[in-house]
Amino acid sequence: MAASDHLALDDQLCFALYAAQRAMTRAYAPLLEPLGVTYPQYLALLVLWEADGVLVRELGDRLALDSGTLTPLLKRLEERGLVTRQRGTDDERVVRIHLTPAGKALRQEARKVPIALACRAGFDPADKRARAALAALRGELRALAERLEEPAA
Amino acid sequence: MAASDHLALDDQLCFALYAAQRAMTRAYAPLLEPLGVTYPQYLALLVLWEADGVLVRELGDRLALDSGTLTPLLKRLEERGLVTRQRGTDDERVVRIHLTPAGKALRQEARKVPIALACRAGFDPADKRARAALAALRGELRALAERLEEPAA
DNA sequence: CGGCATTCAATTGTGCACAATTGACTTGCA
DNA sequence: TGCAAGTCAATTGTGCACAATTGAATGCCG
Repeated sequence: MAASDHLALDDQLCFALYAAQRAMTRAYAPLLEPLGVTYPQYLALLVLWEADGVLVRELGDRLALDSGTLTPLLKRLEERGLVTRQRGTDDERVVRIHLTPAGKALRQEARKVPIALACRAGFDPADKRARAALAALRGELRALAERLEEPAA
Repeated sequence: MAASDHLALDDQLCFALYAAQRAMTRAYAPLLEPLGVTYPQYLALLVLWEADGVLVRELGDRLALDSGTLTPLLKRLEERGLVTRQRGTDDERVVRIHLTPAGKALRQEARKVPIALACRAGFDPADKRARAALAALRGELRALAERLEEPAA
């Protein structure tokens, strides 16, 4: 038996990534529960808080999600009264997403979320070295994602 | 407006993790397609190739998945003729998963998958430094996941 | 001007994740 | 011994992800 042909679960970067991502989402859940939004909905709101009035397509570019995921997600945010969805007037193919007053107000509630999570992850936001380590990890993950998406098709 | 209160999408480690994980899964898809299994099914097979005959609970411990996810996943693997599921005889609560000959044989097909993926991610398997960097990243992700799961409940 | 390719969001269908519950089975302890 | 607590896999219901298709709207090119 080929004991070492790189098929050991614990050797897989992919599994470490998979497990860490799910642990992260689970860690966010109790912090987002008071806001009444899910983790992907929270990501969409992060984009909207930076750029209110974006198109569904632009949101999709930013989050690497397609309309198959975003359309129902945005409908749920609309049902909760956090955003509005309206067809473009000049270009009737597009749909523009705007924050409602409630959606804008939710940003204040959300400010404590990243701090609470950093705390839970054992990062001291005041520690310069910890912040640098976090930024380095983030950079490595971004570089990895870019390399994975790039080649061929 | 508080321009810098840590709510910028690109500052979020969580988003880098989320995006990288999905990029990874998408990168695996074309490699797993010839095997006829999905990415989570592949992870379950990695466990089974290491430890044939494990219980559903043990598989769940290993992958951090519950029966709500594993039961249907394993039923699909059973339908494809890769595993069998049978109630324990001594303890009738548990279900034991065994690889079929086809399931065992698939391991040979799978051996090229991690190599192909490493290649796609721009890692040279022969480069000692690249392997060390990969191991370091894996370790950081594991440590992060552990810190996120640990505290309170 | 006409028509063909392209760009959009929406829809359809499959397969995870995960919380919560269910119900069978086992264990431990009074 | 009996029963209460705990352990299992399965089920139910919600919400992503994503491939593939649809159909409307736009842009381009002759």
